[in-house]
Amino acid sequence: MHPNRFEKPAMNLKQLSELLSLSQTTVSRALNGYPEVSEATRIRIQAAAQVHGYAPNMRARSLATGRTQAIGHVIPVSAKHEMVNPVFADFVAGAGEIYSKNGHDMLLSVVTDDQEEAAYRAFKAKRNVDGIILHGPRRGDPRIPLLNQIGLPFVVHGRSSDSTEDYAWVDVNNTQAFERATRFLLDLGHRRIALINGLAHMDFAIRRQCGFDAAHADRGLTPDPTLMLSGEMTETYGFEAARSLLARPDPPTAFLVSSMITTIGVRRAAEERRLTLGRDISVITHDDELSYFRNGAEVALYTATRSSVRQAGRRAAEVLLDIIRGGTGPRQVLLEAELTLGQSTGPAPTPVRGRS
Amino acid sequence: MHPNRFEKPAMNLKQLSELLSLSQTTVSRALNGYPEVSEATRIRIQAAAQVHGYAPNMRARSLATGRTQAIGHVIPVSAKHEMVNPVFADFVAGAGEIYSKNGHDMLLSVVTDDQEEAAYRAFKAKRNVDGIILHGPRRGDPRIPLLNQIGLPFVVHGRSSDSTEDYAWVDVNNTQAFERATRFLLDLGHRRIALINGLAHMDFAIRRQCGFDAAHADRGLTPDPTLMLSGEMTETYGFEAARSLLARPDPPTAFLVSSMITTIGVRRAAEERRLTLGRDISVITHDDELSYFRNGAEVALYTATRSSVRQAGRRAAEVLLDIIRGGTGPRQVLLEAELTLGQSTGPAPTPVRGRS
DNA sequence: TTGAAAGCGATACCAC
DNA sequence: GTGGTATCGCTTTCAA
Repeated sequence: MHPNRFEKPAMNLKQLSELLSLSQTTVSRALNGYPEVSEATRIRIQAAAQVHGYAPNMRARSLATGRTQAIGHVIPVSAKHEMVNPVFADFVAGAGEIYSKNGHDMLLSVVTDDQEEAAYRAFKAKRNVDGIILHGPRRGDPRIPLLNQIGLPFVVHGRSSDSTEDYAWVDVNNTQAFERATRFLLDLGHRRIALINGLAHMDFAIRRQCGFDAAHADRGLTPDPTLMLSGEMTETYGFEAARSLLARPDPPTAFLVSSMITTIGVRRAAEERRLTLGRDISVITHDDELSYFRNGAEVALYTATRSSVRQAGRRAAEVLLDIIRGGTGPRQVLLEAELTLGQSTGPAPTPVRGRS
Repeated sequence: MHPNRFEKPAMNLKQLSELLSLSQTTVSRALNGYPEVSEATRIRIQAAAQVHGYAPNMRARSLATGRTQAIGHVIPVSAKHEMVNPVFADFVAGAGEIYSKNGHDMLLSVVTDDQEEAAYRAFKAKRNVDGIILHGPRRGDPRIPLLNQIGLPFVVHGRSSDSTEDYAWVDVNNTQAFERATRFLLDLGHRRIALINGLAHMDFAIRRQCGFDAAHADRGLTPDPTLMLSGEMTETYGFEAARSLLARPDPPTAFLVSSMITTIGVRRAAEERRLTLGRDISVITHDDELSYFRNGAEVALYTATRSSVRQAGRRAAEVLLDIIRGGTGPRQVLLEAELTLGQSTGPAPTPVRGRS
């Protein structure tokens, strides 16, 4: 049994007001910064609140005001792999910062993807959030019209290609980032670049693919479709994808990978073939926290996640709070991806064969 | 402006009861499964609730009952590095599963470590959670007596060495896991094993250190203290730690690393020296999702995180809900770490020098 | 500038 | 079995 389970409950407005021989009204007004209370009583009240550790009961307040002062995040986990997208942690951390600053709570709802719709409806019906952040949008994502219909303010982390809906979003420029990364590899002389991407219906994967294609088109090249793979971004997937590609008679000379976790698997597959990164093979990864260069910049790291995802979280939270307050700020925010690439000073890579 | 901001609000108990020409009392009772309502009216009421999409307003309910049906998680982010511990995502996912099943909400509070105490007090004062999960316990963690004093039920994810408090916890057996991993490397013939560990005051790091020491002691060996490093588990840290160790005249022949992210840096340092993993050097990492073997098991992966952290999250949530309900289940749970190690069939490694 | 009183939307006690 | 009503702790008119 917990030792202090039945500790005296925290003080409430009535008790505080009686203590001060004032009405609840006055105390409430003083604490909420209403102008019509005299400065003298205000500081007296604030001091008393401080001393007795008074804080308003949020449930009661939100019942009275109709606002909940809380934002909901629905975190979808793949029913198959029980996988949590690792960017959530950083995004949520960024958003959480903003919520804290503005006195909002963050509600997380972890659901398998088949129960997501129910989760949104529940948020609405139970009335415990003022707004929602939508994670992991897909092509023509049905959740967007659903949320518009439900009538709960929301902001999408990412966008949804092919959607005709009007909605607020915060996204990083995936297309441009992957276009630049691809161009960098092309400049190094690579002609067989593998793209290991997220699931094909995920919007971010679609946009990264676009950038990949655009860079090739820009050079009058057509990427080999058999070098472009999509899957759930696990280490295992990266290992198996890279392994099969490296086993081909015409293996790629470079990899562009959509996730740091997956990159670990790709590297492992390269190691298995005794390929030395930066000499025999180049790997560029998304979602990393630092950049480094080796051998005249043959290996570069595309830096995006940790800080920029966090930044996206902050911006999304700001946009949502503004919407809830009926503000007039921007509703669509495109963040440039942080991108650090080395100069192509090294010699052009030569295709290598795996040496079994 | 959001198109549906002023959508009609969801139905409430009063409306539903009027619709059915019944009292609010009866409707409430029927929906909450009280026995004294006739089966006929119960199904009529349930059907109506279903049709009209009625769900109780949680704020009102919790005001009336005194229970909030919500659990708070305080996520500390390092003020210095703005780092989110990557295990949170998986832990929170596991806990979230259990909360959903039990109709509880999860409240996340993201705070820099200097504001943690305030966050706990706020949870108590604002009365918006029934209980708390404490993350990232340290040696003699002051938050544990604080929470006991505050009087909010809580469960610690991990333990706190040197704490004399009585508290509930769910932990994985870090000591045993690292003892076994170390013994595995010793069996392979390694005598200079580096330990790259988390910050020295973190409880998990202390226990892993113990296991490392115990395995050595078991063989009558004493680990070289200069091979044991502690720091915040970033990739950069792993890179720099491994780099400096490999630059020594007597470099380690194996690494035992406390985090997958950090391992990426260690591998990078090994690559820089043109060391081939599993041939020139062995690396065992914590926090990974799969195990693999190379060259007669010289490289093994210590599998722990993704699934076992998630499992810890589930268990912790169960323990906490039980405490809140005044149940009599276990209050301390020690989970065995999932651990897969290869047999040491390969030849004993020979110490290598970094070249260049 | 301050206070009394009416909600907000549920639960739960007490009659019938 | 069913219904009236006080209650939870706050905000917010409306009066004074």
